[in-house]
Amino acid sequence: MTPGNPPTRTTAGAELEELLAAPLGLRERKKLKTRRAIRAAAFGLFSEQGYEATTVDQIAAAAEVSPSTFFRYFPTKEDLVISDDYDPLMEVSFRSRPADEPLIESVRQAMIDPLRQVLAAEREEVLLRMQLYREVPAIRARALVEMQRTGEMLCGLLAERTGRPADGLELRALVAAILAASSEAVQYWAERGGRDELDDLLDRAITSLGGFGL
Amino acid sequence: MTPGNPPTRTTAGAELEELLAAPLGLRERKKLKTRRAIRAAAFGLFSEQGYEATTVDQIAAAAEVSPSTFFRYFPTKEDLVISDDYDPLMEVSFRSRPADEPLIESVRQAMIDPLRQVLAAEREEVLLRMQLYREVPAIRARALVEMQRTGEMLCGLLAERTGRPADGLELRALVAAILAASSEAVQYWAERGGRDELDDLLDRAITSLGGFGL
DNA sequence: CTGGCTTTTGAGAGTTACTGTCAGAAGACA
DNA sequence: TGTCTTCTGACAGTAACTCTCAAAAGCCAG
Repeated sequence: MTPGNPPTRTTAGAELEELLAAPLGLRERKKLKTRRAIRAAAFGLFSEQGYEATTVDQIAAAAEVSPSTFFRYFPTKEDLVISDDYDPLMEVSFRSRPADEPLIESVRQAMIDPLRQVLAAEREEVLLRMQLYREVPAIRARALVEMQRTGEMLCGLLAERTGRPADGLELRALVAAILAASSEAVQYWAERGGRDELDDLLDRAITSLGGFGL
Repeated sequence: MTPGNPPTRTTAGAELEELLAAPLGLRERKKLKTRRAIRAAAFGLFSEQGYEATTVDQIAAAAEVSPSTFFRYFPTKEDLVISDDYDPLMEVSFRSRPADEPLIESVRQAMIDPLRQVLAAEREEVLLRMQLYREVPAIRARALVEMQRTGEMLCGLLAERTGRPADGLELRALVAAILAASSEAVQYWAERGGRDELDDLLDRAITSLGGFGL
């Protein structure tokens, strides 16, 4: 599909390419630019008129590309908001933890680590995305499905480390629960405008699983 | 924006009407019949050709109503699969639990109670729905959003009983986690063809939250 | 720097899930 | 039976995709 140039990479959600500043061909650079142009145009329109009131045609026009091109870069309008490469970062982070660390600590770090990175770089955008998540059902729906995918990956990682079966009920339930609780923490954080320390919120959320208050 | 159903009854997922066998007028009986006809036609087509390959027009034709009428009964194609009145049943069940029962036990029972009812009455349909849930992203997405709504309700109930704030992080995280774990249990059950005891699976799923295996 | 090769783009036509409107059919009720 | 309300179907419209195809543009010899 993409055998042409020397350093071809995944075209999917790869925006950290620019950081590498590798000798990308003109073509690749242009694609990156187009991708960013579309995203920028879209978020601009979203905050002006709202997500649902903004049509793909409008976005395409604002980004000065054709509607067809829009769909080549983002398979759906939702992907515009959803797509990120959090999962691979999380995997890397998890694998980098010492094998004898308490499992929950590894997971917690694996989640918070890339989160901190992303937050440092694009805090405002994250807040905006979370706002869309809160307000737009379609976005929420897609994000939740993505979270399930993340869950499957996490199950794989934990299975590897604990030796338990990745599709065993216990592991699946545990992972789903942690993700759900963490997601609440992030949401809570965003709802309050990002004023709290995400670290603490995550801690509180995860801790509350154990103690049932009874 | 159609969560409200002010004066008239919920037209959404109200199928237990028939159980009441109340002296419904001809009109109401007809509506019920139409509703069931559409659902039946739809599920028939779904299992023949799959969900996505089945168009609303086909369903309408098979049910012998106009497409307009279809959308009057089900606001979206997904609602056909999703809509149920599990939440109110759950609420009733929870409120019927003794106030001094351990909280987690009340929640567990509140979840499993209506589940058993539904399962006894329409086990096959539940399995079919779960299959769609597994296979069709759009369905999964919608179901997850509904689960969040359920979560909000549960938060309200728990807040009432414990005196904690319903929108506090701890409560929200806990509820989200329990629901996520339970959902995994139900999925697991469905994946294995409903051969296991759902009770046991739910127990295992919820229990696994506490023990982290560490 | 030129010409052939590959990838990207835009144009256009088609499908499907919806939404809104309106006139006519059909229960409800006096 | 006649009026009043609700339900239904036909129709027109929108928006998110999907597919196809030819032209444009980056790429890579020679």
